Amino acid sequence: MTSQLIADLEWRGLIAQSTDREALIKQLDGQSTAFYIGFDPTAPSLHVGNLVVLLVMRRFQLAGHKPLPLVGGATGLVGDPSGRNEERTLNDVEIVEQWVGRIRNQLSKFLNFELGDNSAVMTNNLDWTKPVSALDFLRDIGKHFSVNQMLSKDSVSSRLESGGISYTEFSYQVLQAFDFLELYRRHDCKIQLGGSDQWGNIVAGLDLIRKVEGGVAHCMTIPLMTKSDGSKFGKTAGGSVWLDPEMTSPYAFYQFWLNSDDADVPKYLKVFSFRSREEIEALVAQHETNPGAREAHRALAQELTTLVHGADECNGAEKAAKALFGQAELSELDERTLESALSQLPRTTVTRGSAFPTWVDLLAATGVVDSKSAARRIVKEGGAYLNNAKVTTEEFAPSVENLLFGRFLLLRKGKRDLAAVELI
RNA sequence: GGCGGGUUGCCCGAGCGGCCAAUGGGAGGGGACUGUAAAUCCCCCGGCUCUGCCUUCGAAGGUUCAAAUCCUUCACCCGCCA
Repeated sequence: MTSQLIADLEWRGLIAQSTDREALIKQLDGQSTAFYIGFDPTAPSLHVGNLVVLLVMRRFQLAGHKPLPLVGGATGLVGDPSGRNEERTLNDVEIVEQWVGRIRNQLSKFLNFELGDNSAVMTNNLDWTKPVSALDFLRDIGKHFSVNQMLSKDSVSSRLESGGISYTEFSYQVLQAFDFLELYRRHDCKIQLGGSDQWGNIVAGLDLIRKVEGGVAHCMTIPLMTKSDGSKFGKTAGGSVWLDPEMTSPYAFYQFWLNSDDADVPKYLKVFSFRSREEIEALVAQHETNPGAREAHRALAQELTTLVHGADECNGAEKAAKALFGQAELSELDERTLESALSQLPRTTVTRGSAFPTWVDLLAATGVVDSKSAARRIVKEGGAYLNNAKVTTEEFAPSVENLLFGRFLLLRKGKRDLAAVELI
């Protein structure tokens, strides 16, 4: 247990708001404290946005505290109104159940479950929410909530001004408060962490604990990740950057970090890297002197790809990047290197002996473009490359002569969007 | 409950019977510059069997040679009055 935890988090810019700072430090200092963060199953996988909060959880555990990752099997069925100006569509119970399982697995990878007193303990709020009857819930929990206060929460009031809010979503904060209370009772959970949009929900829990148990708990929120150009963090042309390798390949994941804006790299290092302050400051200094070398980008991409996908996958992604972007001449690569590089990319296959699809069809088949129209457009604009050479003829049909090692084609859209075709 | 305004492509927002796949901005994509960065400049931005065809302007019907634009009904939103 280091008393340095809060100071370190502050330096990294990971604290948006918290309950009394001194009290929080006192709680964390010298004693292992149980804390929790909830993740609602709103998709089959967590994404890089969740990673911010998830890694703070890891930092707490590394500092000696006891993480209680919570998967919102119950809250995921209801829907959090925070940060949304429209009512959510409810997902099917079976789907949510399936997502709960997948997210639980993902969370497990970032925490230690065999660490004696501060082992992580996986929790699911469906466990204590499901057995409670509506009547008991209204009498035992609901009675402690003032509708006036509930209405004043940002998440609710903003919705009252825009699209309105259903009773279901309105109740969300009560459910989340109930979670905190239950974890306080079951695991002596004294702290809740969450994204800054969770402040209202978290405070509802603190109040409930005080009213019902007369207990004191603490909380801390983590700023929403932003990008220097104002666009949303964690999105690429292809959509969200997921932690699930089936949804975002390790190669694409590595590329996501490698392509970060220069201006964002120092911030990302502080938020995502587990390197020490000294190491990060050295990297940032290097980055500022010579951003073109992109050493800091590479360090960031490497550390996170390793953390999320493992050293082997990171290695593959790195090697592929080096091979495919390293030099202009693909012919300089040996077959094995090329093959493993291409295996990282989205790909399509062509059966040996059958006619090659046209250039436009081939591009569309790999998925680097959304449609054939888009493929035509990109070819016309001079943004389509075959084996690193620009091809501007729509009707062009690749042939055997174009194959690398008799079986591969490297397709590229723009500067960095690659795909592979394999003859099988 | 009454009166009025609104619902347009990923988002914001024009259009108010033919010249509309629909002005403009943002986001996104390509090119040039550079560093697989940012800024800047140029171009593109519904789909397809692409000199044409198909599907889009809240939903469903209707009027018309012709509708995003007119009429009817329905749904939702936003004001004002009660």
